[in-house]
Amino acid sequence: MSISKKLNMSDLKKQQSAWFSNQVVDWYHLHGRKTLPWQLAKTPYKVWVSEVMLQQTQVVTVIPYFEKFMQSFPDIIALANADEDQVLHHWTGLGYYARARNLHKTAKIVRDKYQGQFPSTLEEVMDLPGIGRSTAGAVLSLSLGQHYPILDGNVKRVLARFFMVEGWYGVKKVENQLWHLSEQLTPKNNVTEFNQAMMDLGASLCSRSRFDCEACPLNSRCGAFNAGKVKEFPHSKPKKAVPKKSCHQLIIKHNDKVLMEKRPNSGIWGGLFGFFEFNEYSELETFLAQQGLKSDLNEVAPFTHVFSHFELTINPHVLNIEKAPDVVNDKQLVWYPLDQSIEVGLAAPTKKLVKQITAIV
DNA sequence: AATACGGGGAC
DNA sequence: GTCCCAGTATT
Repeated sequence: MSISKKLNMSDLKKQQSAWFSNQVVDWYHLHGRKTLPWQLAKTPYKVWVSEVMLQQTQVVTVIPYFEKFMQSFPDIIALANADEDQVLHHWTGLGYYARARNLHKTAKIVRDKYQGQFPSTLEEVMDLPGIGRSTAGAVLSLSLGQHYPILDGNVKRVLARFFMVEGWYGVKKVENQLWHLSEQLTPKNNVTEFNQAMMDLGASLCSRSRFDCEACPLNSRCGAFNAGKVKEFPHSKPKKAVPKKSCHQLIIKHNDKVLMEKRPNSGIWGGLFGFFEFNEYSELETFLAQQGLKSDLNEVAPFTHVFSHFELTINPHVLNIEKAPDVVNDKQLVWYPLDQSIEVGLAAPTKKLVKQITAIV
């Protein structure tokens, strides 16, 4: 009895799985996206860059960044040979800047260790900086048709709704359940179409708030839909208070240039150029005294920049100086022209301040 | 397992 | 204002 029951269960699972993937693949041929910039003349390089940009950033935001990135770095060798600052420049405004530094690192590894050919086994790909299981699966399945599951935010949402998965998927146990489901459902045939379709479904018909279950190819067997609980899945992240921080930034200005320093790779805005930053105003004053600079400052209105994990109020202070120290050969310091004519990475608030200073002048 | 890491868009 | 998006690395 137990054996036949197991077989039945297994058959049932297979049947359900086949139904699911067929529905999804059929839907892809009718409604899936096939002409995104990284889907035309598809290569592992393009798919990889797009996947990394798409980690935590939505398609519409990514498209212009991707286009410009491909113009400047048409292949992985061009990317590997570029300066890190130039790569970060192309990331300005995208956020999560470690992604750009890891992208550059990986390009150099592929150039030096793999003769410029993107590796094609899951282990090798996952071993590259900035690539985890989902991104590795996406690159290998979307560009080479290899049979690997993916699990990004879109796939998580579709699966959490269809199977009414309880719990927030930031919890390891929940994420493991979702991975297991993705493994079970990913078909051996048409894996490229299936994975692309799952992401498209999650981004369109099965989006967080603007879902359209009537048009969904999975609605007849979707748990959340049939229970009238689509809004409740996936369960949302538990709330917690956002810490508030503040800092003072010193903008040293000489004619039409401002002095910036390269920030350390660890921490916020790693590897980007920015103004001198201090936790306390007294530290800024000490710095001015040490440098023999006058404390004849022009104040700029403070403003708050919001992150997902804290709020930062920036108090900018402008110091106009007449004689500029020469920092041409200093890798950590740069006189940044207000016309933004050099290619280094800037954080969004830094860019905003540059524009503001330019307008005042 | 928990935390760090951006920025923007939808509502 | 609140929520959360095509995740990964570090601790």
